Amino acid sequence: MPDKKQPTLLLIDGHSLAFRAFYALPVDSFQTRDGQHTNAVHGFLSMLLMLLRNEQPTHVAVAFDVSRVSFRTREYAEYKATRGETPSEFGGQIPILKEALHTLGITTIEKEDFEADDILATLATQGAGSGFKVLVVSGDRDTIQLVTPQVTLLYPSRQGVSDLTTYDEAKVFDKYGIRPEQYPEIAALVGETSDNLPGIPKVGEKTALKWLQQYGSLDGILEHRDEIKGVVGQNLRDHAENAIRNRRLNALIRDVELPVVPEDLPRRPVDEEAMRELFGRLEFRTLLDRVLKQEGLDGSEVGRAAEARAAAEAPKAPTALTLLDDELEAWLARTTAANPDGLALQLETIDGLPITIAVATEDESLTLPWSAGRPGYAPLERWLASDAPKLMHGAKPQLKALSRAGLAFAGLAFDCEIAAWLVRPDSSGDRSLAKLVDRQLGEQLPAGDPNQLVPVSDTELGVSGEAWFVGRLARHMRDSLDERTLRVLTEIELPVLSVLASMELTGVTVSHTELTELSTELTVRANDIATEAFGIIGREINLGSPKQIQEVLFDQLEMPKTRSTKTGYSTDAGALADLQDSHPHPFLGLLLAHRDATKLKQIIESVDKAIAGDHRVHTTYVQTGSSTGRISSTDPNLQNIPIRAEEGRRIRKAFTVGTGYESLLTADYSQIEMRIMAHLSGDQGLIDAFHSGEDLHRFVGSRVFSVDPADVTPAMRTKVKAMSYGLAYGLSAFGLSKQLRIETAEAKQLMGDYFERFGGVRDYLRNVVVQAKIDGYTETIFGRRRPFANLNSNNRVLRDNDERAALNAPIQGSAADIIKIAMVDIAGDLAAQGLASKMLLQVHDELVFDVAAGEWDALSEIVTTRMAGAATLSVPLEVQVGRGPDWDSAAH
DNA sequence: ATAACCACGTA
DNA sequence: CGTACGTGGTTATG
Repeated sequence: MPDKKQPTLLLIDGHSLAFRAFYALPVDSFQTRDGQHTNAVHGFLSMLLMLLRNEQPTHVAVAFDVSRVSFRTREYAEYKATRGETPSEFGGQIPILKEALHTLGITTIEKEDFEADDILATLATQGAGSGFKVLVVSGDRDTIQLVTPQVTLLYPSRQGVSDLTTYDEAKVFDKYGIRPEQYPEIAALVGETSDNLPGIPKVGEKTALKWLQQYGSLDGILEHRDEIKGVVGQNLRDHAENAIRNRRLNALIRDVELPVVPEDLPRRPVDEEAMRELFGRLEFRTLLDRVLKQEGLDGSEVGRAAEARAAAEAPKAPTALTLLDDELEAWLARTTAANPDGLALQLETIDGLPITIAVATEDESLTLPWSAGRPGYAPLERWLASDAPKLMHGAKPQLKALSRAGLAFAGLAFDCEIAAWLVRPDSSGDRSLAKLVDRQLGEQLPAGDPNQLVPVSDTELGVSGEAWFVGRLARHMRDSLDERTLRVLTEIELPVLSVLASMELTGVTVSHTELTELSTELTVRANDIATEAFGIIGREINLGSPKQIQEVLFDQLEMPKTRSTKTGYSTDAGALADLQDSHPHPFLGLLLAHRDATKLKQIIESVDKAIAGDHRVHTTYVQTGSSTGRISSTDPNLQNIPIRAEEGRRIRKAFTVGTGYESLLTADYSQIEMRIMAHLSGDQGLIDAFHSGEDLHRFVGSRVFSVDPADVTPAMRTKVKAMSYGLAYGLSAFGLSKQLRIETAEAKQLMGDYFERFGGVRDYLRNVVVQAKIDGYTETIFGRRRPFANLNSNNRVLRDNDERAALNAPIQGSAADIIKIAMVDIAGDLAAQGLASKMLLQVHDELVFDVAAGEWDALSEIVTTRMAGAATLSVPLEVQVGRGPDWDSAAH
């Protein structure tokens, strides 16, 4: 026996174990937030980790069935034919399981026409032959035949997957009184119900074993079949072909041609990055910790050593140069000429002002500590202001810092963060420089020293090193972008990024006094309402607690249960309105009024807190904040300021024209999404509607209900309006009925009538999904893509969700493209004409401006022309403009 | 302290 | 059982 420890080969039947896990764990408790079932994956991985820890295998493989068809079904069509449909919640988990295994460095194998167990049999035989200790894990009893002194079977108990029974030769003999290779002979005689292989009638394990002991083998038994007495003897003679067929089918194939041999299956290192991403998506927190711990990746010695190795292997950033005056001028001139695609630019900022400015090429990096007015920096200032292309990552805050420092900027040619978002516009993705460098270049940014109290930058690289990475990353990413995405980046996103930066810097004036007055009023009202409500229910509760509200409604007042939520029953506005219908009660109205008042107070509070020293609120626009192409707004969110209720509009009153300006101008697209729908669908009826000059919903209503436009009642108009808007969201008849509070049948009828008249819309929507299923993504008019992963999923919830989002993405996304283009054009005109008016807010289909004295005519002309002309569709884009001293007054 | 959930404001 | 967001409160969990 050689000194070296014997290698252990772990072989697992993926399908059978995952299936066991599926039934062992409650499917409902293992679901991600978006509805992906994960119980089989979780159970399988849990078992796997246990095996890896306990058995310490050196080599691992997991085999899967390709389909339910194999040479066995060709030979005997009824093989496994009685097995029910695989539950749809299970099938979708297999690809995820495979992905998870790959991140864990484990090979998966499958082979057309063979079952997973044949693959196990082949590898087990080969492994045993070349000196491995082999462990086979399978839930199929046929694998008992594989057991030898070198091969052990681990068979899951009935309860689940974590409890495995070890079958070696002794255990097999203990349990069945036979040698492992005899097991299939017993099984052949007895038959296997689950495989739909009938055996010899009336012959069970006992009889089969007795015969086997007596005659030695199945062949022996069959030779002596005439000697066996009684009914079973007769049955044996009558059904011998069953046993022969069963024996043929239950023999596992030990020489399947595979692309690998056991020696090819050593455990590879865990792909921590990919695993974290996947486990995060699957919401496997404890499993993630288990893997990290077990694999020594949790900051332990082993993990740190690996990180250090990775860092050492990565290319090193060049040393930073510091140049001034003529030398700086010359360097910038030379490198700009030598790098027509651009130089990387990265700023270090403190309190929104530049501290260090770094410029990098592929092999050089220049760093200048910034201090205003140093004459030696003039060449850099000129370069920043020039059109010389700049490659950046997260440019917006940096451009703002430059602007604050009084530095002009132009020539933004790439932003890695934006590019990464265009490729994967998920809300969740981490698009930090470190992450992208890791994912795109496969290199690790040296991590900052966590012990350092005030880190110089996020990494120990410093800005100069970061700039160098930004440049390499930008070039790499740009080369990998498809043409249309690159165009969206350079023609829409990068130009609008600068516009957004100025809008944030400008801010919008908000009256603290107005807000305070309103807030005080609302506080009084909320208190009054609460007091009255407490009087009615006879006790004081927290009206902001859905849980306590539920106690009042469903226990104390014994109202009927509403729609159920994860933690109880809904108390949202819709549910309360339903209750008010069926069980009118003063508490309900008071609760709604209280929610109204407190919600408004919240919004006022968040806006008020954000008023800066210049009396203006400077929101942050998150350019990568949506999956459709829209921009989102935070700190505070100025895109959800109330407008519908009269009360809420008072908040808009507090958004006023800025000091030194003459009024506010608001401009919004009317029905832009329906116009895009008309354009994309080419539906002649809808196109006519927009050319008719008639009110859209009146026009559509007249067609749907076959009446004169003049005879469209308000009820009819409401219905078609809801239908029209719902269309772009993938609305169902059920949802429509719910919203309009009409019968499902009537909603169905309405949808039918609608599509009868506007068939082009239906065809278009249908086609969007079909095309997205083929391409894997949708596209806007301007080529913005949004990928979808679950359009072909077996999981209905996931699939339906993606289908609705796919319906909506081209419409919402095209509208986002259009207003962004308009913003860029307007900003261009303002600059070109030297106007002092400022763009302040963007609320998806609306823009708000501070109008400088005497500029109303010029500005409204620019805004109207540019917004209407941002795209040429088969219907006109209509823009409504308003003027007033505050946002509310300006809105009409 | 952090995360999940609910509710609700906008387009 | 209608898309896209952000905020803030409560509650459960660490």
